[in-house]
Amino acid sequence: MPAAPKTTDAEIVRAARKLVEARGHAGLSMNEVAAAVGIRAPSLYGRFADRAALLAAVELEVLRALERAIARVPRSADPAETLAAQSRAYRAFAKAHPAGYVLLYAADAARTEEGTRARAAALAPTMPPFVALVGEDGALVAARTLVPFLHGFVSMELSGAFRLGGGLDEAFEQGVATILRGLGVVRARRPRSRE
Amino acid sequence: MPAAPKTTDAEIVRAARKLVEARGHAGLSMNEVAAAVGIRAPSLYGRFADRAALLAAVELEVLRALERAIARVPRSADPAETLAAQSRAYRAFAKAHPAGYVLLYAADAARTEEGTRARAAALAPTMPPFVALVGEDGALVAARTLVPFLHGFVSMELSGAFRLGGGLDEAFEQGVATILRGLGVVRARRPRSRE
DNA sequence: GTCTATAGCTAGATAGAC
DNA sequence: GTCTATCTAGCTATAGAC
Repeated sequence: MPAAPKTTDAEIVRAARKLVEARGHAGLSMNEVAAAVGIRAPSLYGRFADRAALLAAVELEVLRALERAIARVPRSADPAETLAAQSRAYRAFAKAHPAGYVLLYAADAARTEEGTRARAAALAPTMPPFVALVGEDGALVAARTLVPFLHGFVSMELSGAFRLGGGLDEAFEQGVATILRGLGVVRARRPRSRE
Repeated sequence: MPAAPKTTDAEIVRAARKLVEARGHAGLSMNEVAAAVGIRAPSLYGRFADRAALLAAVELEVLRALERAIARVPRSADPAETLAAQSRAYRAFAKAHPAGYVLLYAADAARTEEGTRARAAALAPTMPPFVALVGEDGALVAARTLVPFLHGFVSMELSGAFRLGGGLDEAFEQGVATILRGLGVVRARRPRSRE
């Protein structure tokens, strides 16, 4: 009779995510993860191929949490206001889970097919308001502008790179507003002329 | 008579930067740096307090290189075009020195006074065109929008997070243009009314 | 300023028993 | 599925001689 399981994969990933949040993804050790769920490190290798596989699983869980956070945002009648609210939710998530957020964009992050799907799913709720604001044709450009801004802003914020006099909240709001304004101009001046 | 120097601080930093570029800042080891300049690891501690101090010196050198890359951009008569050109130079620098660029925004990066100064100096050449475009009052908002976009875009690009159909070059140009457009609206609609 | 030697630690991963 | 035991490897940093 084989040994009975002392834990589950889900519990391991949950513990690993907690450790990533506490020490950063570079500081995640198999030993600590094992200890956190009451087993020994070698036992982890029966469930996850190696450390990278475990980190990939953590990344997926973070992406799903981000997806929920954005999907939770109530939609306003004004698509620009919806996008602003979703932007705030994005920033709030990054600040609530800084190390997990950093993991999403780590250079050595796993680039699995499932991860790519989860990435797309996380931002999927922003597409309808983008389309409502600038049309099908403009939605891609719009997303390609706002999302990098959001990522850049929160990254700078998390790394302490901002040395701004004013408040960061206000800077964030003004940045989002500036971009939405820039997008609105496209709609106003070029209603449907693609050439 | 004390032992003669086999190398210089500058050469050590240069070698360390090269290693950072090759393996990422997390992979920088004192042993390898020492070997690269023909000495032994313990000798490094006579010149740099510890690994963090050496990394901070590398960070400074990267910032100075970024400063040169942006300062080199010729100014156009149109401030918006100047900003677009500076934006391209920023992105080109990040792509040419990806690991060094990542180091600039690493969560555990040194936050020294000298680093803060170097950070400000690197982006200083963008201020005149910002002022020319949106005035003294609007320049800060403008910088707070464009710079995060630039950082976010290149970060996503470097980490492979983009899963875009179209070309990244075009996406970048459109993003910059969208933001500059958004800023232009501010000037057009509120020429000088601050309240 | 550089060296040898080494302390002291931590890590990821595997073998083989149960 | 989990265990003990262990391998292999790397690292930062210090002590003390020259």
